[in-house]
Amino acid sequence: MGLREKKADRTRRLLIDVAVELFFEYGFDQVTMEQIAEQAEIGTSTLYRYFPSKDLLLLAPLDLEGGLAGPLRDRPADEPIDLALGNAILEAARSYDSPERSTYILRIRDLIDHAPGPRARLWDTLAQESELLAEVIAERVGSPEVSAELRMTASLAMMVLGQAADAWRAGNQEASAVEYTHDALAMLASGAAIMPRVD
Amino acid sequence: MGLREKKADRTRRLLIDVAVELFFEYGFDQVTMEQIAEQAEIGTSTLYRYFPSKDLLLLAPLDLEGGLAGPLRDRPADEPIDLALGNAILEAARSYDSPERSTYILRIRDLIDHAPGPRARLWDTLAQESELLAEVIAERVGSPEVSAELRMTASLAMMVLGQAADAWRAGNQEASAVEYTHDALAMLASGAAIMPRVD
DNA sequence: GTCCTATTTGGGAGTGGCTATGATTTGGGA
DNA sequence: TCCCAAATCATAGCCACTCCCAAATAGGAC
Repeated sequence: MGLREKKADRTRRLLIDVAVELFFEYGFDQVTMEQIAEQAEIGTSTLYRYFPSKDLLLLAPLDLEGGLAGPLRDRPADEPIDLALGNAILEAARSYDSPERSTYILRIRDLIDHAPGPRARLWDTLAQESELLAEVIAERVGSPEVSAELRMTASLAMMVLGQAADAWRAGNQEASAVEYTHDALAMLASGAAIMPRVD
Repeated sequence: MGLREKKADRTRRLLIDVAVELFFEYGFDQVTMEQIAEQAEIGTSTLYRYFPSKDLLLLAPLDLEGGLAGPLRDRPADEPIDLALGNAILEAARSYDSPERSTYILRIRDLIDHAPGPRARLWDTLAQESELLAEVIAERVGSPEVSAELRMTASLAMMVLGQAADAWRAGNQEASAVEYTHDALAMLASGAAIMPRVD
């Protein structure tokens, strides 16, 4: 990694920090892109080079890219796919375990929930993640194409993680995110969640 | 329903028609709100009274409100909840059955897919629908509160419908939307879709 | 029919997200 | 040390969206 990339990375992180700080202080809508640029001491156009939209500036700290696909890739190759998926989901939840990180994430999710733009963008990003996950699953089970079944599997996994996160947030973090995720997985396996069916 | 509401309804439909026609002709980005207002012969501010955002103008024709919650409410009260849900999902899919309506919807979904704003807004709307569905389910099973299990059930149902719609679109409508939906439900019941689990 | 009033409509000004362009600077390799 | 490619930045401009206030309009009271 050359010097150029290193500097770009540092600038990127700085921009996120500055932006989030301002968002926390004044609220998402009340902060303009110009203010962020000024605070970070760069030009407004440059800010847009790093983040093509204000929404992404609020989503960036969540670090969603490969959130599930990555952990799945890291599972041992001989693990059955359903277990690998379950463990990947738990692993993804583990990244919220540290207290500082989790309060940080929660504050950001709060901002996102109250701003229609970023909130909508979040779903969109997760949908892309689901597609990526489906591809990784296909690769793992040796399927040449991403079938409807695999897409549903990926979607199911994303849903479990999302529901666990919601329950964790709603429960005021009485238990850890991992425990809520464990519960959500159990819910699916035990049939506690009703499955739609036809006769 | 008074005269005032009737006129408002007519205006609303007119606006959607005019907007969609322009979107089809020139593409979502290439059409300004001013053009739509002008074409519909109303003021721009008035247009914003009817549709608070351009995105919603493209989502409106999909008529998503209560898409699943409504059909579920219409199921007989003595039907077991899982069957009621499955049938509600099929019923929702049935609204795409007529050839004219389905091609119309498909063209709109195409536009949505290529415009980041409306696409993101769509997910957000579906998330709200999921929450609404969870409430209807809770009411039906006599649960005083919307539990995590019910939320997951609702989310599951929304997912099945969404996956079915995707498969239908990807399959170039060789079969009807209802058949694809039936397949998606079967996938879930038969275990063809892999379920994440832990040991 | 004719006021009267609440609601709807519409215009105009302004904000801010975002894009396009082109000039200037900067940093890394030869 | 020079050169070229990439990064930075200012400027101008578009358009979605908001605010505010004046004008029109429709429905009810008499």
